[in-house]
Amino acid sequence: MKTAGFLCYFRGTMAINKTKQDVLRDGGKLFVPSLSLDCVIFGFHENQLKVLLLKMKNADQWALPGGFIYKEEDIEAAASRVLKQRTGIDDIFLQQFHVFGDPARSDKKFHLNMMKKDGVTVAKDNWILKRFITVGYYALVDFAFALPVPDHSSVACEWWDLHDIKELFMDHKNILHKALETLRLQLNHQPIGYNLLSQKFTMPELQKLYETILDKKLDRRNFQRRMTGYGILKRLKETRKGGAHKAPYLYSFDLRKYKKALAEGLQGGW
Amino acid sequence: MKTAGFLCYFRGTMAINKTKQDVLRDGGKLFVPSLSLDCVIFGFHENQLKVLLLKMKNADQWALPGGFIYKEEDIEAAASRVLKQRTGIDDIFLQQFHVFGDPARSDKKFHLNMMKKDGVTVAKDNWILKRFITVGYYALVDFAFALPVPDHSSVACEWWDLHDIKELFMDHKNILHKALETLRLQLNHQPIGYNLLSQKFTMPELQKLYETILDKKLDRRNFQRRMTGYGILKRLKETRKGGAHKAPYLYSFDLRKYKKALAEGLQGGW
DNA sequence: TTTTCATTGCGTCGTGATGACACAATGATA
DNA sequence: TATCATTGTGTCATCACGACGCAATGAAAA
Repeated sequence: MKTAGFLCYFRGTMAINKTKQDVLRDGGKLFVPSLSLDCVIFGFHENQLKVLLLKMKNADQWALPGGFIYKEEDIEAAASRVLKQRTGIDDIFLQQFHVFGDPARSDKKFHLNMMKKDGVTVAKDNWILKRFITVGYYALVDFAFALPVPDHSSVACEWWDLHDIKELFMDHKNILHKALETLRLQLNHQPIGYNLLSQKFTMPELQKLYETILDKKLDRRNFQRRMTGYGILKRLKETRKGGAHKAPYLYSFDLRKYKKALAEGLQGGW
Repeated sequence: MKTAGFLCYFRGTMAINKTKQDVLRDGGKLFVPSLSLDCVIFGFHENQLKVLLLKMKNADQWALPGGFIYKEEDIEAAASRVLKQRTGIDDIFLQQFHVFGDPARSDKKFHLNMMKKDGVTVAKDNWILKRFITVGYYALVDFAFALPVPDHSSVACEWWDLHDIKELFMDHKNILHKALETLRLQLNHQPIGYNLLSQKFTMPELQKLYETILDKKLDRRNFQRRMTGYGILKRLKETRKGGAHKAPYLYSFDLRKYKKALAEGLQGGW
């Protein structure tokens, strides 16, 4: 699964038949200048919330998958493209959540150092050395269907348990934190799970998902009452056999009602 | 209050002693390219929600106040700067809410037409003619303290009643709509009013604010119970005399508790 | 001065959502 | 066959909220 491993400053946007030098030279013509996007891709596996990270080449650091926006490309489309490239998944839940525009967030020295290690030289005014403002997106994907693929700047693309992530490239830890905060707030307004779980799932599995996102234990019985109360679940006649104990019922989402709830929001407030 | 009225493509960022030509020539060096910000500035007056709009020169159109980001400027600071320039108010509630990145949102022909009317010519690759991605901010300000000032691209800066706004420049109507939608959602999580009302206010005034934002009538007695329940209000011993009927008590916010509620959120959900 | 009356302050009632907890049913494992 | 953690369902008290009643207020009208 490992690729040739180009430089991190390509951020996954290099066209297949181009060389590093080509992209460094042409990037300024291809992309919207000074603007990037970063994706916090959440998955759920073995009752743990996971985030997809890239191990950067020539540096012992992990980073969020990101990319640049082509000059005539919609930014939503650009985010979708990055996700498709990293996970192979097409039609996924994707949400813009914040813009990070601190001028100090860019790290010119880091890039210069990386290029030096790679034996690449660029002009002093090269586009990659400019300050970058980045748009944060978070995505919810089905862990089972995702095929993590490193980009040309990285040597690995792996799922990380949220609790194990200590430090990330630049301000990516901060971006991740903000994404999680937004996700937690979204739980109150929008149904979640369709994009993170398999088609069929048990109530304990769904509950674990909520508990992991919220980092909080929930009462099993109250959770069931609340979820079924939303009216977006269909209880199947099958049960999940194979567990060590009583076999729980399988559920699936009523997609029509689920999408209606997504559009209209769950509980009102005012 | 009306100023000389330069072109709209300066978006309020032109330095005072520079000519139009100067900024058009230097903008590419001064600002982060292809990126702008637009502010939806809400005020509250005579029981109506107002939005600050600019009437553009050489066009019978109104637009949101906006601006560009200096190359080494934080985007939050840039938004604050724009607000300070348009309203004279310093320390205001300001919140980023969305990035608008549709490549079709920019209107090259419009700018060319405007410049033609103004007798200004620029190179075909001038920075102002590029595609622009804009970051939306909304602000809540005390109507009484705001002194609307047009920027160099506009001939007027006025408060508009939300209901009277029909069409706006480019996609600004859409931006306004999204801002209002966000504000309505925020009502459920955050206290509001400190930035929109005077220091002292009556409960009916606060209720009117909520009703206007939500575009919905609320029960007077239930509203009072709910608001006092938040514990962020201080009831003063004064009443507002002069009304045609029973004088209502005056309230003010307990700023310490108000800010605590801002930071922690109001009702929990999960 | 007295009366009028819209507005204000405070309270009640019923409903539904929520948190805490009880108990029987299930089904793989011992 | 017995065990026992887990699951399905229900109960109860509490609380938030919407709908509404009623007396107090105080400027305007009589």
